[in-house]
Amino acid sequence: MSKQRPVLTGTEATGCCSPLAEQPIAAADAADLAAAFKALGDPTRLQLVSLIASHAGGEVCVCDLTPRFAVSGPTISHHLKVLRQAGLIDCERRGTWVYYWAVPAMLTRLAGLLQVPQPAAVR
Amino acid sequence: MSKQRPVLTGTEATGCCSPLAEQPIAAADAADLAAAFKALGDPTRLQLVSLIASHAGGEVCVCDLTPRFAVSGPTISHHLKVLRQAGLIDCERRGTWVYYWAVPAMLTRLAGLLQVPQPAAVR
DNA sequence: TCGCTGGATAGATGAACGTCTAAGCAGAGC
DNA sequence: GCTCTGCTTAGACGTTCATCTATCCAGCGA
Repeated sequence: MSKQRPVLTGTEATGCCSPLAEQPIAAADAADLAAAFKALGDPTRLQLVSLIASHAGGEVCVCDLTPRFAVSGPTISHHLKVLRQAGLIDCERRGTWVYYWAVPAMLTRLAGLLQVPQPAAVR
Repeated sequence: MSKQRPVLTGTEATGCCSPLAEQPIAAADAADLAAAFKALGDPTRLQLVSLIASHAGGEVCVCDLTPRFAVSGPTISHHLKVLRQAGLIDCERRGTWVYYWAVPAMLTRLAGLLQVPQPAAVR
């Protein structure tokens, strides 16, 4: 759990990596990036990220997340841990409750990677 | 294997889905989209997509792909099948060789999903 | 201090995954 | 028709994953 919650601007790390379709990914980067995509490769986790990122105020209490899914509390906790380890979300404990928020830099990085270059740019 | 190879413009399906951070993903969409992310969640497959999408001419022969990886031919074939079933790539046989190309609509759809809305757009 | 609540961790279990070797199939050329 | 090459499919095997129940830990209030 880091302390500083970033504002959801999406301008921090727009262009760390070139788009997938512009030049091949280096093997070293592939492992790192694939881990992030793998974290998103589960319906429950994808919905979790979406709920967290789209929530008003930019952060959500776990207690608001758990009842929205059919799986058990520990399972949600496990999925949140996977997403956190992938760098997609972060959290902080405040008293009894734990709050999660999205890390826009990581989302933007992945989005930029999948962006297909415009025709004018490639030829 | 479908017959028509689309040009890599990336303008076809810019906005099928709202960004993740704009509104929660519907459970029905989540399964579909998570499958695509899961397909990208393997280093070998991520590099395959990258090599295919960034290749000059927009398509690659399998024979050019296989020697660039440490895994066996059947394994590459398996990964290509997974990517094809996820709708990320498509292929066509031409005589002895099989050619693969990226499906820009799917890449753009995923990119749009991960796009973090600009601050001016949300408030 | 004691009990309650919110959430994380530990361990178990069945399913899915990544990889391999062996075999099959489709074209091309002799 | 036969054989060679390129690629896919089939089946096996060990690992990883998603989920559960049981347990633990942290903070709060009486």
